[in-house]
Amino acid sequence: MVLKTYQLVSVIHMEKKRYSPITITDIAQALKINSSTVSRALSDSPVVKLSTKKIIQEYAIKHNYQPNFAARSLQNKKTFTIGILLPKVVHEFFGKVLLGVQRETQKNGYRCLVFPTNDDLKQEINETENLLNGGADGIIMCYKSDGNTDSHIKELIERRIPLVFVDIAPQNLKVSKVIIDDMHAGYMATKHLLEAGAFQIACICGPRNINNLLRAEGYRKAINESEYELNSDLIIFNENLIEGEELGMVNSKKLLKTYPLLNGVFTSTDMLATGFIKVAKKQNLRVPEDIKVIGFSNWAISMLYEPSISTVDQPGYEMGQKAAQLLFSKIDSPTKVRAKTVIIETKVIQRESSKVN
Amino acid sequence: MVLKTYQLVSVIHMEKKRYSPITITDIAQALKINSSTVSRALSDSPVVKLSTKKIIQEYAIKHNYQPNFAARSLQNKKTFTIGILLPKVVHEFFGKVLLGVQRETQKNGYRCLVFPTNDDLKQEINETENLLNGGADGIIMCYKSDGNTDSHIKELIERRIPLVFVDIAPQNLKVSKVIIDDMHAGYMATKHLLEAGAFQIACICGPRNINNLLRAEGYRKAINESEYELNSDLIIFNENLIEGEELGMVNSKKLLKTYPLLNGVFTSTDMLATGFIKVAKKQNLRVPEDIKVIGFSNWAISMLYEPSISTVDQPGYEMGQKAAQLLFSKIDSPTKVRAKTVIIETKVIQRESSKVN
DNA sequence: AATTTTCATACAACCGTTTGCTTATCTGCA
DNA sequence: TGCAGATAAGCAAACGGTTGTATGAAAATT
Repeated sequence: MVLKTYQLVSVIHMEKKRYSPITITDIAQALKINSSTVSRALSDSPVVKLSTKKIIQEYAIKHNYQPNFAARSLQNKKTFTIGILLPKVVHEFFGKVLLGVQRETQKNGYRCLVFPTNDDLKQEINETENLLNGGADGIIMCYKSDGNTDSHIKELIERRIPLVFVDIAPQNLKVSKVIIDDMHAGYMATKHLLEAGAFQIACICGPRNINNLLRAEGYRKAINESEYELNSDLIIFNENLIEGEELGMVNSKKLLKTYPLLNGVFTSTDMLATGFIKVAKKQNLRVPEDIKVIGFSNWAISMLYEPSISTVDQPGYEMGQKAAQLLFSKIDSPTKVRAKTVIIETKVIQRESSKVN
Repeated sequence: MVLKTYQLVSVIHMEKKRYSPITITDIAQALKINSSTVSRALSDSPVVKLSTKKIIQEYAIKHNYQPNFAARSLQNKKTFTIGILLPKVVHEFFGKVLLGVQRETQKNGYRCLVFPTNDDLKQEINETENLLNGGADGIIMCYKSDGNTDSHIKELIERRIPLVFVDIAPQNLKVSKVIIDDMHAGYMATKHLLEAGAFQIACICGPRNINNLLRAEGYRKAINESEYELNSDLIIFNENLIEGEELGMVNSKKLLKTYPLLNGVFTSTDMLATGFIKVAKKQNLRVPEDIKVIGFSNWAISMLYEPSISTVDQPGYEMGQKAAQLLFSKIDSPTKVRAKTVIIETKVIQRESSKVN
């Protein structure tokens, strides 16, 4: 019994020992100065006498004063926090977007909440919504609306919550977005293959989403502008593409069987390019001598693969950075900035897989 | 002049239109009920009569009430936010750690702030410190102390801020951590090569950090236990290894020149393995027939490469998840949980690069 | 010397929620 | 009928920081 009491006391003692940060009120009491003066001194207000300001600031530094985040948020109605929603984080492109956003965010004295949703946006947006209600000053999203989520996004817009889309954006809503010109990128990639000497060129894409459809459209345009004829059978979409997966390879195999004279391939991802090259090699086709390949996104693997793979650089970092800049311009003057679209330049990166023979 | 005034009015009007979320006070006024009762009703307290509770809850739902994050934080001294500091986010392993942490965090009703620091921890920790002062309830870190940062970490510990390390942790401090057994993993990888028939085995590592030193130690142990003799010249560290970089390849080339009979290589990353295989191929060595290779981490590239590369799976997601669980147990009972080390199992994944001839 | 102006600081309300305590109402029991 | 006890709601302070206004003292003006 005695022991138990002793233990209890001990626990209480430990609890009390928990670190409690110094507050403005603490400083005020210690220095016998009103807290309002302390507050103004710490924000370097000109109305506080220089000498007292110094005393206060020195005391604050000495005792490692840090303003309380919550109190500040409550008063200023600003959280100095933004949220970023993206389908994946273990992903070179989205990872770069995240990094770009975070860096820019930090530069502006804000913090960055991540919400990877693995494409299960609907549920995610619900959870997120709560958090964003006074939990963040703005949102960056890497999402297309899929019908289900449209109303959620509309609600965010109606509430005038600063919102910027990256990479993918709902098409039927007026929103700010930072995107690339997928069609132009597809066009340039295909043109690159044509210039490298390929003339029977296939286009292997992931699922039939906006981005891929546009990239394929660019392919179409490039072929149509060339002296060769467009064959729509050479455009293949792989729905339900799973990472490192076989579907693209199966379809690649079929393609090579049907079109043995194929000498160029544009794929909508670098992953698809590696899969295609694997298949081609197994059929004793040499890349780039027999068949030239260009991927998309400039992932690390495209550089490391054998042969190294030509690709279209999709500057995720820059896109994230720009998106954050756009967001902050909205946060700073919420009524002035209208929906704005920023298009980030892509460029073809030539590597071994599309070398001229 | 008249126009200007008009514009100003217009701007003010728009400002006022800004969405302002409904508060407990609003509900209280509308329903002519005291705000304390509203608060209790919304937290489903038993002291509020069922009928009034219903009225309040229905009104709240109808008007889409969401509690103010800052106010709650201020009152409860809890932010329901944790921070994660990691060297990179565009990184398969750290990305997985982040994902694991975030998922677990979300499950617990918390939010997750990211701070990628690109190994510039010192500056980062300063910025972060401010944010964490009432800005988060706990921290997860993927960092070793480097001498400079030791005092910062010590300070966090002294302040009793719940803290868990992942993957890398300061060695001389009592901290909670979730790690793998690097030595055992290196031991298993080397043993795998021995079992596959290799007997002159090299060990190519990244920089001389704890993890790599331990992996090399595991290699040593495996060789020593075997019937073959250990040759320390076969252990190579590559300081200042940059992603997708040449240093590893240069050293690999040297190694193959000095030891042409080499028939096995254990590398401390999958990246180093791809580099080594590239070099080996150029010297007309076949993998795995002439030389067997095993990497480390199980990155996507190890599966996609040609040949696919055997590796040691480093379960980042699981590590992140476990770290978050540990952190929450600390947050929930800050005085009870002592420094705890959790070791996550790794396992060898056999692929083409170490196939038995 | 009397008054105004300037300057520095203090006071107090507020942001939105929570919570201990008080008050008011109603039920049951003597 | 009177009073203890239970029940329900209200009051007010608190969390920490900010900011409009008031107050006091010193400096400048007439």
